[in-house]
Amino acid sequence: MRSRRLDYSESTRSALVDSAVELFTKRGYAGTSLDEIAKRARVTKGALYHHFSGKQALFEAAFDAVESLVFDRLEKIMSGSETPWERVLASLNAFIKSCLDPSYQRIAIHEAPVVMGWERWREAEDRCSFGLIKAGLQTLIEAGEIDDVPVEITSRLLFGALSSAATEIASSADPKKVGAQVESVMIRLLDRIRRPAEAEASRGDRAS
Amino acid sequence: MRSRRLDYSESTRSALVDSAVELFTKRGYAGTSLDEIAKRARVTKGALYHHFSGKQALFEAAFDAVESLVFDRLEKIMSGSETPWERVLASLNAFIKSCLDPSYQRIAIHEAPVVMGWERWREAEDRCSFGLIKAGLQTLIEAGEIDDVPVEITSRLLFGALSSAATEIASSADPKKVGAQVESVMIRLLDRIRRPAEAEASRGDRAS
DNA sequence: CGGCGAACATACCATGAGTATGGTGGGGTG
DNA sequence: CACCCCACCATACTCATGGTATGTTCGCCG
Repeated sequence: MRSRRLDYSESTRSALVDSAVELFTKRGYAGTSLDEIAKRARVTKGALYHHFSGKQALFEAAFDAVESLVFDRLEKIMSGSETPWERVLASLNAFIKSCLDPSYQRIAIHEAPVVMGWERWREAEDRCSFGLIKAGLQTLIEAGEIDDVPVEITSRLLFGALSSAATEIASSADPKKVGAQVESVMIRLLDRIRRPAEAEASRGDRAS
Repeated sequence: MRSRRLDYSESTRSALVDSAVELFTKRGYAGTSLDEIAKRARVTKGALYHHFSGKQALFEAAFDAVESLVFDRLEKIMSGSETPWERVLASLNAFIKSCLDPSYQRIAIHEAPVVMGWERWREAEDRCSFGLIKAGLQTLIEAGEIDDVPVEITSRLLFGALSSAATEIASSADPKKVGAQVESVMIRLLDRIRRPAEAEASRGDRAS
């Protein structure tokens, strides 16, 4: 029998995280006070410091929240049953869409490296969206779809490119259009490092 | 006749900027107090607030300082007399080298978007290193060296990829080696979108 | 040479992160 | 069923730091 107290506790905790995600997204880490976060969650700083060791810890909880959303979406796609090439294309599309979420942008992409420190951020990303990109690239290489590029470096380049482009997309006047452009350029780039000689098995999807 | 007072003033101002660059690089923007910066420049906060309107303004001065170093270096290369393709390759190499500078990394690449706000950072970058990358790409397209990709988006992707990779390089155990890998992958990517049919004029530089 | 104002120094205030301590009710124990 | 304990949270502080207001010096100009 789950305790009633635990329900309450869990509820206030998630309320704090939700509040943090919202305010960090709107005003950034430095521009948001703990009192504001607590007030929005209808508690006081005492409750906050009971659940989290400090502002950084709360930020990391908010980071985990927005990151897990993207991760779940991408993981579902990556474990799909299509060909590796299709899976990667679908993931690319999904990742670009995810980057349009203001919370993911500001918290996970922009502020996290600064607030958490680059080292911690890198470790976290290795287990999340970056890890999936790397895995996707690895799959493509193993399937012989693309050239045998260094996985670690190349996925780092891809991730950086996409993250950077994401901001461009989100802050543009016409996100849909710019998003499509980015996807187009990325596909062209990927298609370029694709091995034309091998990979006869997946020839069917070369529409253009 | 230049006034003696102006010399003094200029000297303390640059001392403050130097101090800011050093401390922001080591401990980051949030982790550095104005008293520290002033103390290191052997003045007090009063002098600091006489020259700069606040902490952000001082950061932007530090940003300009580290950015202009990179800009000057790249601009010299870009205005060289080799072929467009060679110029871009040389710039690529120089940019990767520049990214190894801890100050440029932390101040210009990582913290600037957060501290100055992404909008301001973007404007500043348009006039600096990013602007040069865009110009270089534009040159290549106009020279018919590579495909006619959307300049704005593609250079954004390239810049993001390189910035991201820069951190990876700098924090790796063997920066030289990883840097060479990045350069190699980038060249491969660029070479892939290179137009093999046209651009007969610059065929001579295809040594490899 | 008098004093004006730029170039600083000093003293102060306000905000917000973190801490120390007090209180309350759910739930386990005898 | 009574009791009390502790998780859970509130209140009241401290302290560091960005920013401000005011005082002080000294190079230059009339």
